[in-house]
Amino acid sequence: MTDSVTRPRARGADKRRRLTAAATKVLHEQGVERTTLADIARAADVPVGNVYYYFKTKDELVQAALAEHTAHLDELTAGLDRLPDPRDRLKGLVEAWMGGRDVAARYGCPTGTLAAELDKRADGVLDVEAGRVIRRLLDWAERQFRELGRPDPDRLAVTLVAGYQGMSLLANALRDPEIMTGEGTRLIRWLDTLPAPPSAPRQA
Amino acid sequence: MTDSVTRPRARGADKRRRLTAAATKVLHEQGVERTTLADIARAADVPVGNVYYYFKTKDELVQAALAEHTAHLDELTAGLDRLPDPRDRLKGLVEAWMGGRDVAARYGCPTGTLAAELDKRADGVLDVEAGRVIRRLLDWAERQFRELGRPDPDRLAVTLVAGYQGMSLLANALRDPEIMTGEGTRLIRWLDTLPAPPSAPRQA
Amino acid sequence: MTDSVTRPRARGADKRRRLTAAATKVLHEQGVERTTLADIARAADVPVGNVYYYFKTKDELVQAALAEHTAHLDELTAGLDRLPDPRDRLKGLVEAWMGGRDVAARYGCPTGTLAAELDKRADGVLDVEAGRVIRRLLDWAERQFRELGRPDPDRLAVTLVAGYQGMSLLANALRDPEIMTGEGTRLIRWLDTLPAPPSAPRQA
Amino acid sequence: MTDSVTRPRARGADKRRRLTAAATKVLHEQGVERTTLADIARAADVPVGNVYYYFKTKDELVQAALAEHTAHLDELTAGLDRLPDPRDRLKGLVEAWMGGRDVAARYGCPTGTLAAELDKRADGVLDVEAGRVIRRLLDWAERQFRELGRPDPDRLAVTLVAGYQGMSLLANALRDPEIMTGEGTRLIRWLDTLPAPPSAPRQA
DNA sequence: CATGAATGAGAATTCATTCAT
DNA sequence: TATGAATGAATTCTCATTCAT
Repeated sequence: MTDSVTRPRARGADKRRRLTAAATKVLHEQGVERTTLADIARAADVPVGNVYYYFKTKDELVQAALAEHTAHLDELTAGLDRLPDPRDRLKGLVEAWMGGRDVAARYGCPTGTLAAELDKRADGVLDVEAGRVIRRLLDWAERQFRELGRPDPDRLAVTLVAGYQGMSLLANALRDPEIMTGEGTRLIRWLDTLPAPPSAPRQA
Repeated sequence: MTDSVTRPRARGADKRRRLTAAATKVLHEQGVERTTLADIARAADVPVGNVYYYFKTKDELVQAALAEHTAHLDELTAGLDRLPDPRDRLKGLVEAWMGGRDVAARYGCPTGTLAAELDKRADGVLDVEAGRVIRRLLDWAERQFRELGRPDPDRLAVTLVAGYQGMSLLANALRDPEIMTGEGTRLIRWLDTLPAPPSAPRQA
Repeated sequence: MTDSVTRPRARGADKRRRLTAAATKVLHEQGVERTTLADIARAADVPVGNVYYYFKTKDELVQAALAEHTAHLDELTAGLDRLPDPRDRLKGLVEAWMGGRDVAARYGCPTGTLAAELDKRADGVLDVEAGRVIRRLLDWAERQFRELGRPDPDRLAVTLVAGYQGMSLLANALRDPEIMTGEGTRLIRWLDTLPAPPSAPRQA
Repeated sequence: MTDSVTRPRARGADKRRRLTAAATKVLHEQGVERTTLADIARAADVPVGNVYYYFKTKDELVQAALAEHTAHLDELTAGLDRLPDPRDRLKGLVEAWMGGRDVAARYGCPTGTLAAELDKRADGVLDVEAGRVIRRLLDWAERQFRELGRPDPDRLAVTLVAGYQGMSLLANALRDPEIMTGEGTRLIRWLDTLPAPPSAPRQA
């Protein structure tokens, strides 16, 4: 009974989800400019004309993809946050990056390449949005370094994330996943090396 | 005086150079896909129809831009090669990167963003070309590290260049040139820290 | 009444048909190379941009015109096939050709001129397709000659069709429809002259 | 001595000849519309910009090709005219056609395809010119048939030439040189069969 | 909401023709 | 004359967005 009422709405939400997922994937693989709405519609198995009931413009789909990346990031960090040691959390992050080496070698870091492409735009709307996703990652990393008792957590966070972005770009440009492995290992070693002050109890 | 003789040929070569320079600049600022031939023609002050006398396709202009980046790189490394100490050469490279912080913060690393965008293409032609430019930088850096007597020069080269690409991307995404300064400083410190074996005479 | 239901789909199919018809006509009159998509769109009263909804490339429109010629041919031969005597069928074909004398004198044989133009292309795609249409006519004629009991039906079919193509080209080049009449009459006389063996019953 | 004076002019005449020859060949192979001036210039090994000193427009080059075809035809018929028997002359013509079977199978009859293409034009200038070349061939054939004492020489000439055009087109469309051989043989047999009245002395 | 169809504003590319030297 | 270099009008094709049903 309630089905007949909620079904259509549920269907709609499902389509929206499928479109978002398709956009995230296709935009990452082909880039924003080379991706047509038809590409996304096809990947989501939604008729082109119907897309506009969920996303009024192409940019809204890009935004949805950015939101998806944020959600992925949150999910990842939420999982890591369950680890008691901030150092282990950071190492877990690097390991997650290394796990995505093949995709990175083929298409680069999803967020990074998206940000790079959007930053070419004259209007500063979506590029700011892309910056926010990266900032979110930086903030999380910074919290971990701070918890570790490092005096310059923001700087270290930049170093860590820049390392990820750099290795992804190189792996992509050279089409070599091993770069992800090599640099990832280096980052983990680096994290291991970082001295932690005697008593830096975890802050809630 | 002799100009009046070489003028016609010089004119043509000049236009080609202007087009190449314009392409390099505009493609960096707007990205490949968002740049129209008209954009490049306008920037070079050349009628659109005339562009095709020099470059048969848009892709050839992209290729010319890649060649330009290679040339810039060669010029830079040639200058650095005059320094006697390989460590100083590497530090000089990082300083050059830091010198370009404002451009990087606005548009990213010219080569890196180009490579990232081209890597989204299905056909592997120009993206391979872009990879070559980055490889060239890696090779140069590797030579310096080897000359420094380091046991793993290729790995170190990757770390250095990845550091550059990462800091450029972050600086660009966050629109913050200071990231270039901060990370650049870190890289220089890192280079200073690298132990050099007792006697590693420069190899011609 | 039911129209109101099928309208949307019918509309699309209708446009496609209009475009095909327009393409067939205009391509015949102006030739493939001299015909622009705008010409066809105008003749079909369809906005240019919309043409691509139905035909992805200009070549697909040419192909549609070829298919149209095939359909016309099939229609014609289907009608002739109702005649009991294969000789009458062949004569009916020639008469149909003569009936088109004015168009032939102005623009040549639609299929023949199309084939001639397409054969100039380096890539062998559409020209093969054009050859198929002519082959189809040859095959039909061959069947009639065989049914007539002639020992060399394929040779005779070539002679007949070559006669048609030749007279069309001459009529066109000299802008003289009378050539169609004169040569057509000769072909009919020739068909009448052909001896038929005593008992050559029609084969289903 | 006179060389230095006549050389430039001779050179010019030579270039004109080369351009005409190149135009004849390339226009036959690629068709008028698909042939660019650059194509012809390249084939003639003449700089593009220089073409215009010899031919003010592309159409003039087409006209030159038509004139070339006329010249070829005249040369051919002049040779045949040395034969005492008009029937042999006609048979010689057919044999010449058969000799060109491979070219015909690939590109069609040079004059015929040119005429067919030019006839698609709205303006009636070059197409009339093309008609003239064919008319010239018809006239020559007609003279032979008349000399043979046939009562309807014009009709027979049309049949002969139409036979040639038809077999060329079929050979071309089906890419089969054997059609030229088969139909050529038929034409020769046909010419042999034509009864000649008792006393038809050759007319100067 | 759903959907096929429409629309029009570009974009890349081609090429005959002209020009400056 | 000779020639590389313009030039601009045309042409094919793409696509985000909108519309009618």
